[in-house]
Amino acid sequence: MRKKGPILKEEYRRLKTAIQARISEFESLGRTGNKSLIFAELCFCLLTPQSSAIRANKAIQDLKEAGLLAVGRAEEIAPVIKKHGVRFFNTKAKYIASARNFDLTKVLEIAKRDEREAREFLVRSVKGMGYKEASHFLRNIGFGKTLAILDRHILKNIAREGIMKKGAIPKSLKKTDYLHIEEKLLDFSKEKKIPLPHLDLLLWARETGFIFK
DNA sequence: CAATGCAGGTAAACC
DNA sequence: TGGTTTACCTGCATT
Repeated sequence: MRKKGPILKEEYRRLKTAIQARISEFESLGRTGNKSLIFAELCFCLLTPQSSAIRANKAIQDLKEAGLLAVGRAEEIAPVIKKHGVRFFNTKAKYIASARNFDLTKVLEIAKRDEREAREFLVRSVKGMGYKEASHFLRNIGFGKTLAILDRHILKNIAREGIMKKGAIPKSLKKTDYLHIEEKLLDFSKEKKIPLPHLDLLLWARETGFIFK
């Protein structure tokens, strides 16, 4: 039994400084334009589905240190990420190897003028990226002011905050579902005067107990 | 100790 | 063609 309404704003006031600091890190990562770091962020997002974000992050660090992130074959990457408990390691190792062919420069250019178009480009071009992870990636490199990251935690909170009824949220989201729910969440963020990227970190922290990425 | 829940979903097969 | 189901896959915490 969690109270709702005013409590959200209270939580936001309490965490706002930390959230803002995190967003600033995302933005500076994007501004550096450092392809190696940005590619690592893309790979992090490829590892997170149904897996622990902390473990995915450690797995990426390990791959970097082993010199496998930029050049390793899928068969070499798989055991490393498996060691960290990342699920679907064979599939995801292939996604990473395949993602090296993706044009990061181009997506950065597109994102600067239209982040929604950049997301479409990612979903179309990067195997393993759907709307959720494409939005996640863009947010993590400083974009995504109007892009929702609709994962299980956020969807749960969308119901909890009364933004949508629980029954109106499908188990798995089609494109039209995603865009519709995203619009609802965007309306809510405007109404509460909490920027969408902040709202995401806030709701995610509410479920997991910490601010991450 | 066995059963269940949870971890920032997506692609491909199926009918 | 489009909606639904299944494969990917394991370790750790809680009940």
